[in-house]
Amino acid sequence: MSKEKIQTVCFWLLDINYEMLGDTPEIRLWGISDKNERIVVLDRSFRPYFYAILDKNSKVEEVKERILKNELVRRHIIAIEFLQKKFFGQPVKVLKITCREPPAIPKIRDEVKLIKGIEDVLEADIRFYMRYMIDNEIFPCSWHEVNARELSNDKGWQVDKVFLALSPPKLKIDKKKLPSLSVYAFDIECYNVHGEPLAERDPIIIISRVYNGSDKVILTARDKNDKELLNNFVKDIKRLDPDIIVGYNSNRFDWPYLIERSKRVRVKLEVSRSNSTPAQSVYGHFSIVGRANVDLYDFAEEIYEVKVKTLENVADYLGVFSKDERTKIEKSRIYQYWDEKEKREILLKYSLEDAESTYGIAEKILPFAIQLASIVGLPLDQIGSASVGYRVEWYLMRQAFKYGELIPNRIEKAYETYKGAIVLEPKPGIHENIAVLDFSSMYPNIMIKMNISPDTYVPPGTEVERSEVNVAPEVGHRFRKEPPGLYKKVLERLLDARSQIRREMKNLKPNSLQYKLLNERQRALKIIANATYGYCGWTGARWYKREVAEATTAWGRKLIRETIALARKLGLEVIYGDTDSLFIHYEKNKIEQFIQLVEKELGFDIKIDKIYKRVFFTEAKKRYCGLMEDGRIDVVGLEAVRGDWSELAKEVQEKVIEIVLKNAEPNNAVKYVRKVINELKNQKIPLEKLIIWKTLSKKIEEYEVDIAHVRVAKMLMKLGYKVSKGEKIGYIICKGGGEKLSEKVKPYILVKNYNEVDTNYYINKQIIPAAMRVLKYFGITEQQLIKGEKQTSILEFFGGS
DNA sequence: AGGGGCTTCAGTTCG
DNA sequence: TGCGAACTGAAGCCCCTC
Repeated sequence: MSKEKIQTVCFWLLDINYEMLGDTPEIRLWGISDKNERIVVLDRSFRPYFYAILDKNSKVEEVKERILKNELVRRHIIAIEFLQKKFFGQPVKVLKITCREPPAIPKIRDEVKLIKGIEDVLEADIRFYMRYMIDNEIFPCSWHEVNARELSNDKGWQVDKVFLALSPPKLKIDKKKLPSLSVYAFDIECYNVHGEPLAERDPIIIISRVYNGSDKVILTARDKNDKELLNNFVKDIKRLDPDIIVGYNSNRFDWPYLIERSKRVRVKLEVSRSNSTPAQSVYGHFSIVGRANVDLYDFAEEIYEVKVKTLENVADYLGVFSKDERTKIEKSRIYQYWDEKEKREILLKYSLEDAESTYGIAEKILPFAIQLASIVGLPLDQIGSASVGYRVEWYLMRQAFKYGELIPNRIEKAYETYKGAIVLEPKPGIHENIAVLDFSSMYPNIMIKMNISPDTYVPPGTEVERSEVNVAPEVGHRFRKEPPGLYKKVLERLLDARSQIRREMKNLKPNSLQYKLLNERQRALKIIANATYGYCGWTGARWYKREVAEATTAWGRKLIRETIALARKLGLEVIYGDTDSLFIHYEKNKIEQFIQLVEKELGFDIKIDKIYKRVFFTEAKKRYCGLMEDGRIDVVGLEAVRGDWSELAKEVQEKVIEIVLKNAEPNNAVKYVRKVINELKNQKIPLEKLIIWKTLSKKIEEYEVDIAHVRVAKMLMKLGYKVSKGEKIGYIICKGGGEKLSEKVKPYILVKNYNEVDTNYYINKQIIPAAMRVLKYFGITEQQLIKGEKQTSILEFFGGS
């Protein structure tokens, strides 16, 4: 029974997929209506297509005939349409070939590609639902309006209403408020008596979940039987019907594990809104139809301040769940807590805290993820797992469609290096009252101003009037001034949208919901704009052109050089600079004059980013620290902010920096370092602070040299732990072993006794270098740090001890 | 054999 | 599965001296 009434439905798009309905593809738009109903809008009007570029001399009708002569192709084709398009800015003749069903596209493309008169096929590798969204300008996490007829929900989908679209939905650009979204955060614990849990062998014992913040439940297995647990999990999700499901590392661990367990114990993991099970999809994520399955780990990876990205560390950093308040259980002993009745309560608490942390992280991250998805145009469940390059690319593809530009194929090109930015030699030591000035969005603005783009590039040999092109310094690449290129149009759009939002924000209260929403949006816009330069120099990019990246950095170098020259002209001393920033002695009037001069002479905006009361440079580039007016300290590049130094060394350096910058009393720093060395000798420093973390950045077999963390990884593997590429390995340097450092390492989890620790290593290779990095500029010697407080008599100095 | 000096490998950060 | 510039420690190698 179908209800005939035609209505206008307004909905926020949460998820999209398609299914074949006989030989008709049906697009399904899952969303939330403005009446807060969960709905699905079906569109059966769209068909897949791709383009075939015609050779210069080929005749349209002849090529068409040749295409239709192919039996297989003819059976699948609905229409062939001749069109004029642009490819890299040049007019091209193409055939738009529309087919019946998406799965047939790869076959048809391969056949058509071989036909005489056809140079290449384009846009045949765009997934069907993405094609649909691009062509109809439909955006995830955005509001749309559609004329539709309500259908009966005869497939039993978990929605309030089912609609059939009478025409594609239209984006409602002015409606920005978010619908009320329900969020389900979960975490699983597995029985791990054999070490690393294996889904083929070890049951899931606990699933904890937090729904919309306050609703918390711990589901448990019956001893080691998880069939009922899995059934309860499915029931729980179905009952609550969340819009968004979040986990931490859930795409790599929880979902594959849940899927395998369900298969083993014969439970249907029907957690979607269409009664289907989670399926692995693009970028390795698991898709749950009708909902958004978001793995927060993907976003945590982008928080570079957190070096070891465990759930606890990320929750702690985001202020969601303090590390000190967490229930602590050694991962490898989880099974013991399960088996021993009196300990089980602790494990349940621990597990729920994981779910609570996950929920808390979701609250911090989802607002940004939602804005990113709505700008880039990738569905919410994919945006996190898509790399920076792909995010930029999807945005570009959307824009290219709007401008009638064909989307280039993805072709892996040979890697070529090119020159990057300039970094100035710093003047070592302490400087007082320093302003840091920087160009805002320097590369995007250069690309806009010079119209740098693959489609405006003029290759050598092409004759063009000098007045019609911008010529890059040093490298000589030429770019047409007109018409505006793809990068220019895209970047202008991003930067304009961002300024507009920032203007709107000025009229809002900073703690209002709307303000926060807009703030996340402007952040997302900035990130995409700033990533565009990196994208254009990436050999995997569809719009890769080395000359584009090379010209951009060349103009960047010229700009910063000319800016330095202007500063000197005004008598300002430049202390340091990196890429788009300059450190200059702060003289209010002169700096204001300078900012105006740069704007007038060079046509770029430069602004004061911060003012340091005091700043300290070593002779190394990219390494300094500074004290701001409000007492905060910035540490840049030094050991204290690096993830591959022990916490002990980092703390020492941090403190030394503080003493030196705030009190300018290096002798106090010396006393402090001596104190720490003594504490270490007396085994007073917690072992955790001695752990050194390094990323296993390749497969173990691929390493050419014997190196500490690889050796540790091998030890862990012998103990039954799974160690994979990309993982952080934590180890402690111990006594004994051989001469080489790599022969003295132990996985930190195995170090129980302080007597094992090679304290000399931590003194000589961690504490002292970290402290000396700063202190040597104040005439302090290593000896002063090592020797006890009372001595340094000449006698002892020569006599040795 | 052992140490100095240099290069290479590897990891990490800056902008 | 965004870029190049830059730094640093440890391993590995060559060469010299003994």
